[in-house]
Amino acid sequence: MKNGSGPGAKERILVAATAIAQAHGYSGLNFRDLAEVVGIKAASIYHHFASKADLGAAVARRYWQDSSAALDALLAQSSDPVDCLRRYPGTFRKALESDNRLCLCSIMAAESDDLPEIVTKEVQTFADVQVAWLSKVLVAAAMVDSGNSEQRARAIFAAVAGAQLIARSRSDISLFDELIESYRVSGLLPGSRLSG
Amino acid sequence: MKNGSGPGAKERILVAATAIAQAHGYSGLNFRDLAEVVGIKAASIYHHFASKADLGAAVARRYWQDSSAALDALLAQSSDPVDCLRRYPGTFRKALESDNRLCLCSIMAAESDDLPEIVTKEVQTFADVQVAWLSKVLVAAAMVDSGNSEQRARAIFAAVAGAQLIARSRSDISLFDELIESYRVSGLLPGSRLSG
DNA sequence: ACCTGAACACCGTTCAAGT
DNA sequence: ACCTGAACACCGTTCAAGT
Repeated sequence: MKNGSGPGAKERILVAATAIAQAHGYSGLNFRDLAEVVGIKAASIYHHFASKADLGAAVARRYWQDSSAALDALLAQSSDPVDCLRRYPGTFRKALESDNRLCLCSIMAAESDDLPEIVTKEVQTFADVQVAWLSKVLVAAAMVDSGNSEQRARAIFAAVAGAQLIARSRSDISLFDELIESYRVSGLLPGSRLSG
Repeated sequence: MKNGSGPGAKERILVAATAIAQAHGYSGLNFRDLAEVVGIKAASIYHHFASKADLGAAVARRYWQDSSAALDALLAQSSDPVDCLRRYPGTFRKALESDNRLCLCSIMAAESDDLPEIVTKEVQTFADVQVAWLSKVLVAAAMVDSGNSEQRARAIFAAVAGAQLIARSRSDISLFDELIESYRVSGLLPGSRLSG
């Protein structure tokens, strides 16, 4: 940090904007409310980000970078790939735990018709990161033939995102847990008791 | 119809509002653009709907009623429940085929923090209708124990909604087809070749 | 470098007035 | 019954001007 008073305005804008976007989407992210949270005026945000599109892209970029680091940490924490897969849905559960928020990528995916191209690009990178990680771990877990790993990875990613969306619409985390358990029972995810 | 000039203004508002909401969500639905599509002025909409919340609720109500009728038609068309389940994802595919639109319920689910309560209620009814139909057909197909049918129905609904969301964010219908096929391979949906 | 006042365009809503 | 122009309060966004 530059001084003793905590993170700078740019960083605080990024953090606050992420939280707002996860709850209300890109279109629901407005500079007056955001500025108020940060403690500056709306116009001041433009000193740090050239436009709303620029801010949105920065928020989405930071989001996939953080999510990528979290997945790597999961892998470092447990060398067992089946265990990693079992814990994967937990990364989506955390958003629901935090004021019933949605994955930034999911809420922005729903807005894709109204997203600036530079934001869309970062949202797609988020999906790419998730699928690449799942694909790698699925192969390590010997859950699929290596030729099918990416297809299965995409299926898991889409299904977990769907579970989060549905659970959020009911403000019901236990519904998310129930849906994940159903994915395990059906064989999409490795089983919760015996290794898949 | 009242006269020879086609559906009335109220009906045209409902149809146009549904199309806009499926592309841009409830928050992206505005009376000025909507009125222009219908060919009247924004203020005239208030002659047919008391408020935006009222219009949103009417749109969502009509949407689940239509979807319910479509599912019943599917069931009437084919008496084989496994065949019905196989064709279920097609009802979601149709929205993507129509200008890459999303299920109204999914896009509104993503907006759930900002939805008037009377709209939320109708969105949840949509999910209830889908789950009830799937549950009934799963039992008829003997794919699950009757005690688990609703849980499995919810899983299928969430996974298909997720597939639609992800495919739309890439504007890629073939990705939707691929995801559905993966759900079949993994056992979540009945297989595409042999009966499940 | 960092911030802001003031303006602009837009949106949901209302209402008196039209036919 | 059905529609509209005009207005109101409000909000997202921008930029020239401040320190």
